[in-house]
Amino acid sequence: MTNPFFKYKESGADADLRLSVLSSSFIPDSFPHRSEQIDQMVKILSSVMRNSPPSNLLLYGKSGTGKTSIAKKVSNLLKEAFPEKVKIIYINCQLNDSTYSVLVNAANSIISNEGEKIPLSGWTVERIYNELLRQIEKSGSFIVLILDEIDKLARKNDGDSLYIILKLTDDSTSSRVSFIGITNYTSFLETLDARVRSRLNQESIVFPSYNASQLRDILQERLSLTGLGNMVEESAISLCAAIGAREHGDARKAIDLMRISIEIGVRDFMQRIGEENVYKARDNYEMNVLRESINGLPLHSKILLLSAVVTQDQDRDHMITGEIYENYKKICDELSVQSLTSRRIGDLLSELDDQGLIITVTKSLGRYGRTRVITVPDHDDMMKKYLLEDEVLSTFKGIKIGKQHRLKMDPDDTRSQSVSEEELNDVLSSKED
DNA sequence: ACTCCACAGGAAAATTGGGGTA
DNA sequence: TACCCCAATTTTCCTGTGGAGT
Repeated sequence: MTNPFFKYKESGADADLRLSVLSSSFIPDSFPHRSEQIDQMVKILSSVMRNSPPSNLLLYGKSGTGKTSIAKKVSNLLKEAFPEKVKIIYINCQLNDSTYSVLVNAANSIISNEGEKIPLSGWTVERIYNELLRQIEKSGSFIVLILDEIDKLARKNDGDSLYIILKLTDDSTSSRVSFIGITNYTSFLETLDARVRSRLNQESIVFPSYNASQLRDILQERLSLTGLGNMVEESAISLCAAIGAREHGDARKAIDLMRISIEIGVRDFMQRIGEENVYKARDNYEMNVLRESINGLPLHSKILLLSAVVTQDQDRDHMITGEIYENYKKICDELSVQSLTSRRIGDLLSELDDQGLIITVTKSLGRYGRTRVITVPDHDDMMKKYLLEDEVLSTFKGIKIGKQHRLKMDPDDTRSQSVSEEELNDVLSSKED
């Protein structure tokens, strides 16, 4: 028999390589519709030429507007121009959301000798701070510290974390440390206290959302880099752009969709990529997002979400905190996992809500107390499937839902517990911002 | 007008677990 | 090894609350 993989080898491997241009980690050389922001950034950072440290800088804009890519690109160019003079440190504050881990990561990226690296726990914050300071002085370079998703850090400890880190500028004797903060939230500054705000907001650059035609330009430019441009129909590009534009002008999403569309097409040996590929890609994309966010959940959040899913399947009228908690405990029993307290579960429910995995609406049920009414968005059982992929949850067989509460209401009653579609849409649209 | 449910969510204490020091 | 320091997580304790029922 002829090797069935050969046809994939011919058509696929090469395309995969070229598609890396469409991956989210790829940083292109040019950024259409962003020359203004780049110029501004270059101007501010160029002060190192005059041996004076750049002002601190804050980049605003929704996700997929190019903040991170451009910050990385411009700072790399700076380093390229002044390799001896400049050190760039990039830290994602979503992954490193404490004073401690930011300082450790910053220090460790300056320390070149493996053996001298600071352990990920154990030291006092003060000690790391001083060590970082020492390393900065020792290096003699300008340090540009990029804090991506800086809002995640600001929420910690009343903003003390950020205050301590920003103090590096003052405490380094030659004051050679500058910060570039990146955030999705325009109102971010208002949430900070004055001492942090004035330090951070010396300069700011706004990254407006892209519109559909700008997204089309971006897609076309990227496609030309892949060399696959002539394969993709104009209408497919427009559709990707339109979907990205609807999603607050998100270039990342538009580019991801383009990539997945092509991947799907290549896999099916299609010569042309059309709109139908994009629609498939969109479904695929959304399922992947769901799967990844579920995979990344801590164990108890997974069990809690499973409890919500199972409860909704069997007993739509009792989707309130107390009921979900009772069923959560049953599942914990079945899985031989020690359950958490209801207080903690309350916080986990809020987190799941923030991540969009469930929708909660705080409601007062009068005599029956004040609680959150919970809805699991419909994903055709995909949520349950992804949850059961977890090693611990995979042994889950099912639980009997017992009615704990006396909340059953008249189904005609508009005050019934289950959230109507209309209410759901209200909540969803109000959360979009 | 008043009561009282079933929580929400703030504050602080307790626990856990990594690492340092003697 | 025993003991200390620290951050993160979780529990304990608590006060607050919207509105159906009385």
